[in-house]
Amino acid sequence: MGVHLNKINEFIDSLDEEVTEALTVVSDVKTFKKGDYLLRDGETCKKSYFIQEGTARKFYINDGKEITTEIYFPDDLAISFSSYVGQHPGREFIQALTDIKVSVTDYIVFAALKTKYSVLTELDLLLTEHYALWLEERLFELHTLNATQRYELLLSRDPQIIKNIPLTYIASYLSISLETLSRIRAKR
Amino acid sequence: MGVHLNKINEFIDSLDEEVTEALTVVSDVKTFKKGDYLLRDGETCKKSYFIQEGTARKFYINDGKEITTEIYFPDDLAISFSSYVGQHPGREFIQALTDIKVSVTDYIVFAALKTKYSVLTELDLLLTEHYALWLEERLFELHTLNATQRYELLLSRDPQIIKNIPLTYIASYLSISLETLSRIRAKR
DNA sequence: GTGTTTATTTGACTTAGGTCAAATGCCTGT
DNA sequence: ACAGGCATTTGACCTAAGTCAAATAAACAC
Repeated sequence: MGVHLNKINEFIDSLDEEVTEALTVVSDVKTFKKGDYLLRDGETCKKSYFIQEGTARKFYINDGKEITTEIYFPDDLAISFSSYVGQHPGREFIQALTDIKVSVTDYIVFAALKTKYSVLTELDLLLTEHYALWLEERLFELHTLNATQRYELLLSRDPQIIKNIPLTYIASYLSISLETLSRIRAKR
Repeated sequence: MGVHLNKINEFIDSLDEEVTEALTVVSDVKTFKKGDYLLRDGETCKKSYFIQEGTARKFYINDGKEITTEIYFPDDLAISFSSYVGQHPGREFIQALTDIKVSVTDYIVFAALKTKYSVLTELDLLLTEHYALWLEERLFELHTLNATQRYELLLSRDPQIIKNIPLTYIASYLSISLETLSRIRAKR
């Protein structure tokens, strides 16, 4: 993961002035209040949100229960992937967990920019690869680690997560019930 | 899924003669015998394998047990994704389940071709998007469906899978123990 | 600050699916 | 056709984690 993120950063640093400038021009900085929805169930994800400040989450509802699938921190890119790449309505919500500041880029505008600067297709590829690697890793961890190990791993990667994020979201993100996670925590 | 696959096929059909020709030139048709390994644990995945005939699987070993993560049919592209994109040693095996015929393309050669024909970067992006969508779907199904539902879903998508693929691999692919899958089958 | 809502913990009980072991069925090579 | 080795089934038992319900604790609004 880390390796690939470095790749992405190096790649962005290597973009020439003109492309960087063009990207800045088409992106708007916006703010959302805690609890606000950036995207709802049934909508098409027409924008990407690059988180500058604050935290957010992505979730879907199954059987009346919210399943949190991703937790965003600064420098993360928040989109509902399937809705975004297919430009069709999706089942995911994106919600601010604190007041947040994001840089917003329109799908269509970015697509146009890719045809003008093909280096942006390479960037898109790197970002998509990064997401696929993240998904693979998540699948691997869910297969091979038990509830306690998944929680410990999350803590070791992101020690500050427990301070800021409500336990329900963390539990759901780890595919653990709230009660089980609470018991795991009681034992440390 | 289907939607995106159509996109990929349309895209490939729209490639111009020169690019298609160049792709053909750099790819070798090879055959493997049932049981042969196309890739092993600890090796770097330096080639992509486009399955033309037969079936194969990808797996890793955890705790001494084989976990099958993908089953390949004709027209599928077999790679160990993380090893391939990072060009570093990986933990996955790819193994022929029958005698197979594949079209083999070298990572480096394809990378070079992408710099020459940037339309191939777009193709790479589409393929990577497709893989990420597939991973998302898999994660979703593992979260929301129980063992029986996962098996029924697999059957409905791929009715011929039970005829050809040993049950152990199917069970592992569905994250079900062999015994539980056998009991599920006994009940229909 | 006080009451009200929301988050977290704790307890008692249930369950889907796993594990271990043995039996049976079914290929494959000679 | 038959022996030996895989593949699948069946049985008995176990366990990690889920569910439901009630008790605290923490956060928030007024």
